[in-house]
Amino acid sequence: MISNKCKYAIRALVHIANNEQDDRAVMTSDIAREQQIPRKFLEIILRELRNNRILESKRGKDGGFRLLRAAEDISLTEVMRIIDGPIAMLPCVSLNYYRKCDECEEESCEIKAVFEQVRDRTLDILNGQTIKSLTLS
Amino acid sequence: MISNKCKYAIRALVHIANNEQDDRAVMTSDIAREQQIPRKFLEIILRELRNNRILESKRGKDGGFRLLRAAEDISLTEVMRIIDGPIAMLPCVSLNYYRKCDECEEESCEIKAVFEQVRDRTLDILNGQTIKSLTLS
DNA sequence: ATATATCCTATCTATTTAGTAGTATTTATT
DNA sequence: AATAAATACTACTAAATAGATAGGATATAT
Repeated sequence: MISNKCKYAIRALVHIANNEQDDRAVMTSDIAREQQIPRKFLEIILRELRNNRILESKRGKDGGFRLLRAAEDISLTEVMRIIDGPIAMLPCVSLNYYRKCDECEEESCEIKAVFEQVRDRTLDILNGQTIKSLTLS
Repeated sequence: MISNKCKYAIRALVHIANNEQDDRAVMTSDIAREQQIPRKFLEIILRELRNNRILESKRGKDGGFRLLRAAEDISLTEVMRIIDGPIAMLPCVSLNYYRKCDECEEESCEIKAVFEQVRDRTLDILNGQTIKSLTLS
């Protein structure tokens, strides 16, 4: 399962992509209201996305958030990894958060082989998805 | 991520499948030692698998656990759902543990559509795997 | 009777999840 | 310069989950 936080992050980014016009930033409070996300929690999420170079922010009056890159250049996997960490179902098959099994010999591990397949088919789908592909237009 | 508990469950079942001979039951302590799983924790797991009709148990001397069905009739998904619950990445796309989203219209939800694909490709792989297919032989 | 296995109830600690509260800082406008 | 309005930051909290452990009850082969 992906976390609620991650679902919020995706919805917030899609909302920003749908509402960026001219170069006006989108405010946390607008996203919170329209997407029904707790405002203070959303603040934390947006800041985290900014720290990871998905968003840029502007403080003070008329402040808010904008995508740092084009929506088609932000993949779903990138967002999911920032917010939730590994996508794989086992640490020993994770590409970005690999950790060794202590109990099994990995070369001959049948369980590992299965979850490598799951990882590959999952990434086939998720890598192809971007914030752009999730917008209305 | 699947839990450690679930990985233990799978390894324990594969161990039982590999070590069932004649009609001798396999003891918790043997599995615990050979698979390096904490014994008391493993007891809970095996009992849970028994309560869900994956295993049968025999108490007392010469007691232990046996598969209730043939190893090729126990799918990986069945075990995973018993121990960890849903396999899908979102409650609203889970086949066995469905829960409605409260914030989005499901018919038009782009996020849901993506994670339905992930679910289908994941189940394509996991439904094809059984305790038998994970054994040595 | 006894040794040995599962069964059951209760408990525990650490981590993660999902937030909330309050203050500091920055910026546009007047 | 003052003010209003936005993000930035620090700290805290409650509930759930993960990953176990402890101890006694019960069943069974010998």
